Amino acid sequence: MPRASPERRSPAHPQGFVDAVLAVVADIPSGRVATYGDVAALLGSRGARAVGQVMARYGTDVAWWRVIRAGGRPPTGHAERARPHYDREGTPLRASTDDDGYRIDLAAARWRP
DNA sequence: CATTTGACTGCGT
DNA sequence: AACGCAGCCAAAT
Repeated sequence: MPRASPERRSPAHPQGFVDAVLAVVADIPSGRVATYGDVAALLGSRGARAVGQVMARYGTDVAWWRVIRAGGRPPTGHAERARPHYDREGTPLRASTDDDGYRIDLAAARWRP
């Protein structure tokens, strides 16, 4: 066989990375969240940033607020827009003195497929 | 085809 | 705790 080991990447979807990301996001239940890294991992990738890139460009039609940062903080530059969604979905939040004003309780809200 | 970009992450200082 | 830095990945230019 050609290559003897580099199974670092497992592109489940050769060119459908975008669709794959959107599909995963669509699977996150209301009131729950997943980190960018989580979404990437579900696709067999470690590209948390790549996921963020997809969300920025194609995430407008999905529940983008359910994809957050590893620290339990909402998407950069979207804390204010995301908040009402969490409130409406009953997502576990925690008070914070950060600029975002709040922080998601990742331990309680993290979605696990 | 090479470089840049970014809604990221973890570790060190 | 705040800040910087290097590593990573796919899409866009």
